[in-house]
Amino acid sequence: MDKYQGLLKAHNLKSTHQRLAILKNISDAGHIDVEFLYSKLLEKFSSLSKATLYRNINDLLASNIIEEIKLPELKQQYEIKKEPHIHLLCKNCHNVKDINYNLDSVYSEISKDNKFKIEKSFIVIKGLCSNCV
Amino acid sequence: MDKYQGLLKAHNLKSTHQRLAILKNISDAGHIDVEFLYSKLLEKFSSLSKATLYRNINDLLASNIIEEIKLPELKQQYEIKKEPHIHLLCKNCHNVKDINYNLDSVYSEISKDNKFKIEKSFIVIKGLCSNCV
DNA sequence: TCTAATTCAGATAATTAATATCTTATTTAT
DNA sequence: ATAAATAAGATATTAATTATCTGAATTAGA
Repeated sequence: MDKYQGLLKAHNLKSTHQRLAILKNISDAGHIDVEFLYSKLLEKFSSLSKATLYRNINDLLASNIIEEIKLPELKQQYEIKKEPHIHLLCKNCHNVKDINYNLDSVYSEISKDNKFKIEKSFIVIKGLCSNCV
Repeated sequence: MDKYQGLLKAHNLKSTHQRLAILKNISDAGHIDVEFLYSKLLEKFSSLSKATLYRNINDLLASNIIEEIKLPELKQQYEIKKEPHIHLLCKNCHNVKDINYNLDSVYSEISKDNKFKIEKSFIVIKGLCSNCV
């Protein structure tokens, strides 16, 4: 059974070929925007309607299977929902690397200083990756 | 002399009433999206064209007088360019507070661990502000 | 399996957002 | 005050996203 079929079923979404291909492509890319995702999908489903893609993106977002990532100067990106992480964005090759880094002490200090109840953080660090230095 | 006239002049941009009003409204709001900015501007310039607003936003971005901020689940926001800072976004009232916090040691560690040359970071922390707890 | 109910895909059409073009008006340096 | 340069407004155009409708695919149950 395909890796995503159970996930779709758990959210009462039918496992259509289109949906599975959308998830596979997002997963393979790590991060992807609508335009590029559409071009990849057309390779397999030459008749795929853009409306179908947008509809599915919205359905998958609503089910929290994927999430929107806003990266500076880039179009809206989508990724499979995973644990919170920091994005390292290379300004040259536009590759995005996900890293984990414990910021609990930072958060607790910020929370205390500003009387702000932290729920989630979005961190993008822009610069040059090792390949592009 | 208006506070922004010198800035515009330094970038060879004429100080039109529209431009000054755009800067004033962005500054007053702290962060603002195109739609709300347009509605605010219409109060003063009832005939302002949306094309003028978009054109000016792009001109001001190109001159680095304002910058784009991408906040999760919200439309593209604009703010007057200032020192790097962390955004605290309240998920309830959508207010955004700017804070400063020194993350140099975090950055140097991330940079070393990932062989990544850091240029700039974008940090948004979502949660509940003191008014909305 | 076969069938029926449900949901989805594809094809438009319709919105909405953003940009380009053109003419008139405003700004600014002299 | 005037002339050159640039910007504003109006409009058209393009791009992005969503809505609607009908036929097709999926899935649960017999």
